[in-house]
Amino acid sequence: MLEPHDFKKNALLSLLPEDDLAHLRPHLEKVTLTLGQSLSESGRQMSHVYFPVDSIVSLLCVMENGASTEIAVVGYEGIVGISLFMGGETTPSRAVVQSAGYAYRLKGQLLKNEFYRAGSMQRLLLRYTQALLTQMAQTAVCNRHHSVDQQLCRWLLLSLDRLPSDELVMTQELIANMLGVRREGVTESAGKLQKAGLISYNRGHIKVTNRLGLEARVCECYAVVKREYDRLLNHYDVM
Amino acid sequence: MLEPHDFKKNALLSLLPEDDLAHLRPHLEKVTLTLGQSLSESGRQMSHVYFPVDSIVSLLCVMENGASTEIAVVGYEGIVGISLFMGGETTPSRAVVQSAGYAYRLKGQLLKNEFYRAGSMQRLLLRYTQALLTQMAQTAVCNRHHSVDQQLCRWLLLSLDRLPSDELVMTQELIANMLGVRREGVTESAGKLQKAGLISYNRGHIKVTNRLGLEARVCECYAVVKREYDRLLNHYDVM
DNA sequence: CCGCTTGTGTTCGCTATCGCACAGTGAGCT
DNA sequence: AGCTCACTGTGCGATAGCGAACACAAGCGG
Repeated sequence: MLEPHDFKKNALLSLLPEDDLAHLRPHLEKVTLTLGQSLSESGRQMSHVYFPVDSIVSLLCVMENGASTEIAVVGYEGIVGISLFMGGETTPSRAVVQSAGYAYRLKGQLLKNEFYRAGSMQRLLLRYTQALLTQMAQTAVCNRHHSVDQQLCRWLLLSLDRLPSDELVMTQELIANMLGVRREGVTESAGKLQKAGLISYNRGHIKVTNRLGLEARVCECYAVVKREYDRLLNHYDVM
Repeated sequence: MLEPHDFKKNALLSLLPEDDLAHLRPHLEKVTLTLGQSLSESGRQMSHVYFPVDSIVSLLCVMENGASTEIAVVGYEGIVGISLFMGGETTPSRAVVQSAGYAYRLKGQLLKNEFYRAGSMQRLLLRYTQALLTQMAQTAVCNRHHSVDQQLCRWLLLSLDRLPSDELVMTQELIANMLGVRREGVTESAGKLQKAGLISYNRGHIKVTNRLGLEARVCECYAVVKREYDRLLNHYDVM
């Protein structure tokens, strides 16, 4: 079991001043998220919002023919369920657990109450939303202009940044679904990375052995997103 | 010259209750936006926000090598400059006028003041932002999975929805920049549409002659976005 | 230990799109 | 009227990614 105040491992909760946190603390509920679990279905209202701790959640756009693409990824730095406070209540996208782990959840109504107090929580969540927006925008560009190789690097780095270890539990098939490409394309790209000694993988387990090497290969999209998250959240000035 | 209260042709301003509007009305300034004009540069703070009336603004992600992709489009239904109230102040993307026309602008600080009163304006802008988010997400998917043909249809319909007439002043070269594809690709796709009798174009002027035909060819992305805008804004229930 | 399921590697032909080069052609300017 | 330049059409070869098919291999349950 993890120590108390574990929820501060979520960046948003940790950035919140004590006073504001006090309203929420009694209602934060620790839950386990399992690989593949869906936190939000297209068009369905969420009962809770989730603050991941060591889990990762993918936001996916699923099309009529079943093809999907990840439009953003949420980890310890964020929250799943922004449509609740944004006012739309639902979104057309799905939220699926991409890496199992813990998260804290909170009843949607409680989050809304806190949000509409128009205090620190509101400002924080809006800045986070803007960061998420940047991630989506950059994903759109990356989908258009960059090779599967580069996108795989971006995806690995984005995941790595949200994980406590350097190992991902993830099959090539699933990565392909996220990136919206063929599984064979991922096999090929991952093969290149392995040959180059940057990663080693093995039936659903990918270990990054040379992070700098990945950073050297990745397209600019990764850095743009990372810089924006840093700017908007790490340098967050409470009030 | 357009009639007074012209600014109500912007959906956001028109949805605002009179009381709230009263704060802003004296400060709304009508401006002309010219084709290609930039309203916002990457990383630069905007002095004003813009509420388009009959103009269209594209939000573009520009990469280091100069290649670009449109990530969303804003017309009479929206506002340019969401980063001001979202708290980030800047974005990594550019906002470029895609179709000349009028807009009302408002000093950034005034908008922020109104936003942080946490009244109707805030709720409205947040719902709009969520709609914008959906547009970006769907653009990302569309970039990944759909053909240039389909994307051109989507782009034409999105533009058409924001224009008072059925004619766009737009070269194939510019459309290519928006979609992030080659100019030749647009020439070819546009040729098909013309042959099919859906559009007729002529040196920078595109006229849509059969809108239903476009809707029959477009991918689902258009409908998803449109439905979400309708849901979030047209059915907007003030408070 | 066997056999099944799941994950990975590889091949082949196909298509959309790219990058480039160059040829028309219309609109507006002088 | 004639020029010029921006816009459009077209035709290459090159290539990345697709779709389908199949072989292999590793872990798992019985």
